[in-house]
Amino acid sequence: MLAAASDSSTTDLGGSLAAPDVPGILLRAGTRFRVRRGQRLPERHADDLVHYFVCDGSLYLQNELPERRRAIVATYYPGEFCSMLMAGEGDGESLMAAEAGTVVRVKADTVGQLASADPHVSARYGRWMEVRAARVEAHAIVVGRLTGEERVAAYLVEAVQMRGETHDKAIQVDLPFSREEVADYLALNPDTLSRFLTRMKADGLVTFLGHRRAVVTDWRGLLQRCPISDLLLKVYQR
Amino acid sequence: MLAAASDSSTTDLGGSLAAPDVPGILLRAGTRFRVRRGQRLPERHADDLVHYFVCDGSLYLQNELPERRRAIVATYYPGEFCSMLMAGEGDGESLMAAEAGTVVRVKADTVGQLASADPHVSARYGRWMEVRAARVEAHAIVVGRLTGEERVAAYLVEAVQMRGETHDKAIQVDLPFSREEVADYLALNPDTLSRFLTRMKADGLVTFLGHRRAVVTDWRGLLQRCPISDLLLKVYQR
DNA sequence: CGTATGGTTGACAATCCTCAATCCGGGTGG
DNA sequence: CCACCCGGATTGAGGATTGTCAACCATACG
Repeated sequence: MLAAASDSSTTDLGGSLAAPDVPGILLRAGTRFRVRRGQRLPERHADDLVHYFVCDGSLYLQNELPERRRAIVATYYPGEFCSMLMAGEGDGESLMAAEAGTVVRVKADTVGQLASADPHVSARYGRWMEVRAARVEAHAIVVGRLTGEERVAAYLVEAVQMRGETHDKAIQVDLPFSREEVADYLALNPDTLSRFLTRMKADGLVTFLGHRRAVVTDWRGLLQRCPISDLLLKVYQR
Repeated sequence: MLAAASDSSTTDLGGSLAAPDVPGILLRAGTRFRVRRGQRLPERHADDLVHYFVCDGSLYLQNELPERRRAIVATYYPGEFCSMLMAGEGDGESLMAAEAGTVVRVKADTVGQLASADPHVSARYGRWMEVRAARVEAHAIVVGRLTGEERVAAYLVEAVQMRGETHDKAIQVDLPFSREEVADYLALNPDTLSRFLTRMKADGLVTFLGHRRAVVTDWRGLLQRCPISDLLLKVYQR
């Protein structure tokens, strides 16, 4: 989203006019490497706090609580930047790869220096933090105030927005998450999630090709099942 | 939090060394006025998108859903900056005054111009967005993965951190929220919240002086009832 | 001191979770 | 190419937690 166009309804901090290649600047300052599914991305590399830029695949931020509870707080898609800002591994937080992909690791200090040297970088960084905050706010609404089925619909809306491909009248999405991960993202348990999915299959909203490839057969209906779909469409954009 | 010291464990974007009076710069660029309890702060003033700086009292960001559901997503305390970043009033979002106080309204464009002109402002803005994102992440964990009683403990921890006053061995807090607001903040309903509060009173953790003044009589015990108290202590700091 | 708003409490209903059994898909080896 | 196997996914029965609605109580105001 560092790479995305700015939304006209918000402040752009003056940085988006004739902006240089901000992501490129950051990427050249880091090291690229591959990650595999389930890999943990440490918050430090050789004593330095690091940030990660997603090139390919997707990452998520999780928080492990006592009694085998886990919260997945946010998902990061290609073009987006992620880091554990204030919480650390000591608080049970960790950044995980949801699937195989490539990321660029950049030292947090380097990002800070680039930002203070270049107002474009700084503006983009602030802007991305805004998007990130807005997404987590939406996510808090999802897990806090939506019913189980509404949450599942919300997840599918997000997934379609970020990864959907239109194949003649239907939309296909490769879900980056296993059922257990989706459940922890939606603050449901996997069994309950499964029940809602079968109900939605029966209602003709969605089908599956295998376990991870969803086929949305009624996009309109899906949007109607989620009370905050408008908000989600705003904050989740490629 | 624009006014707060930076946390050594995170990036400071190079802006906090010998920083000028960033809040002052922003405050002088806006207009100060009083708000009363329950007042709605519009996202625009004379067609311009605006941000609000909290001088006194507290604000909250709410999202109204169908069927009388409401989510309170974040609370903003004195010294903090708030705005509806990506969502708007059209999405059911609004910024509300939790209690009487004073705020400064600044045009979003002005903030953007100040930020692009002054790297200190920009850095502080980015930094505050980080804090804000981290708080909402913690809040998503609270409403998503904690039990009812754990959520109530989490709220009291936050309130004590931001507004607690130590009065010989006990900590007193003026809660900015009514029971209904606390409930919507914690994604509980008011009746259930009340039950947990009476249970915690019975357990000797907290007492009340009237409806809004809480007296925490067992701080240690309170922290133990909330699985993410360490995280909350980090992200909620005056 | 009386009234109104908001808070508390009880009985019951709905939702979601737990645990166990079963099923299926994706991989491996024959 | 097919049979097998393993891990993840689904399903069912029952229990726990939280929500709903109505009555009652207390606090904050006038």
